[in-house]
Amino acid sequence: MSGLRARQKADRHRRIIEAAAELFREAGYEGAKIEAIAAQAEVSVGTIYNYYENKGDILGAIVSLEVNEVLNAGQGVVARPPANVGDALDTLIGIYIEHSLYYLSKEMWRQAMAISTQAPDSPFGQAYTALDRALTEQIGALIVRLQALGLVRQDIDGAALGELIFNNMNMMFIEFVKRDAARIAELRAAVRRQNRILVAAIAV
Amino acid sequence: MSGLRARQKADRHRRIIEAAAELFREAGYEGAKIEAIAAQAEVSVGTIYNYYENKGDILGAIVSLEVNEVLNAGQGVVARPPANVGDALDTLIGIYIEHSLYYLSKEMWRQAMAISTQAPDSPFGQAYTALDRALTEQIGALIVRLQALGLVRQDIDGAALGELIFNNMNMMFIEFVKRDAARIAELRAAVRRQNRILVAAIAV
DNA sequence: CATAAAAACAGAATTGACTCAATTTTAGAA
DNA sequence: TTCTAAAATTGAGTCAATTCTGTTTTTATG
Repeated sequence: MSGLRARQKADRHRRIIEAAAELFREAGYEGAKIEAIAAQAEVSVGTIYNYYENKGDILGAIVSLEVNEVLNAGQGVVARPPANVGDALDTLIGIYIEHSLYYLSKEMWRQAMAISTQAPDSPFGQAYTALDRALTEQIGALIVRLQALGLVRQDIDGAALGELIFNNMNMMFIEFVKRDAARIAELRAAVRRQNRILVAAIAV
Repeated sequence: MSGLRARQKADRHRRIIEAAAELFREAGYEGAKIEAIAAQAEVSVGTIYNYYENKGDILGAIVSLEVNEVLNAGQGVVARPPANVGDALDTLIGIYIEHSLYYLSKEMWRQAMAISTQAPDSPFGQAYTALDRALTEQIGALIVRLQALGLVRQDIDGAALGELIFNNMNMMFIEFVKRDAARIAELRAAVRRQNRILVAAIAV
């Protein structure tokens, strides 16, 4: 049987996440008190801690939703990349960046990133590292795809290049979420400018 | 007059930093309670908060000491770089990395980085961003120096390249401090491998 | 050298994340 | 249906960072 218990569990998970997402957005991460999340989700404080190790893990669950969507969207670009190295990179990175503020505010990103460095061994910390790795590998996969298409030189170390591009983009994204005034368009332009050096070096 | 007040102030600042540095190392950032730092520094809890906005700012003061030393050491390399692009980069980055764990444990770095993303507008958050920028500019300055020496192509965008190299190194460093098992030698080797792509692209 | 204003100090009170022992609910065996 | 063990829930209690308010020390002034 599907089980009453299992259904209630899934339902409570959902209610907690929804309540938290709403309050995080409205009041900010610190402003959203656990008691308030519990009240909104109609569970007790203790129950929240039965589902999530700590407040950060709740945010982590929301971040994972976001990044997984982005990874899915990225697949399409890797499968059928634009026939030009610069555009291909820009398209993939564009997806990452444009999607980033859909569920999460900058403040939520800041907290999420902070927690993932602060507690790298927590469930969320590990999940976050895994998501970063997945993004890195997706960029690497794009490079390899472009090599297969004869658009990128064969002697390029695809994995190393993927890391380089992801790391740079990610640091730029961190700086982006740190400044509330920073605009997505500027971020994309800056990353494009940096990648231009690489594109010149690796294009056939 | 130099003033009793000013002298006492400097002295208390020093005592707080010394006490905190010792306890952070011994007990870790979270393990070092403010009350314990206050006791060790022979001031009251309230006084600590008169000197620093919060616990993170105390750590911030220690991190600033560290990074400023590194920047100083880096100056020498920029002034007289090895006569080979790869070695020049490796030497500068080597200084950054090798020095990094001299005053600060990995755990302290994790906390410091976390705080700087979490609260980018706090005194320490801003200071940390400024330090990152200084490091970025130092790498940029090295590139420009190498261009002047005729070792790097003139048409390279030195600033963009400096950002790219710093951002990549910094992300690698973040991952390095997140894993206690990670070794300095591996970190340096990985960064070297990534930079190799760039070096091939920019060397004359 | 007395004194008032300003600055700094102390530590008790507050706040909010997280824990834990007691209670309630569910599953499934008899 | 009834009962029991396991699982889940609850909310009052703990702990530590931060705030607040009254007191003490320093400085500057007459």
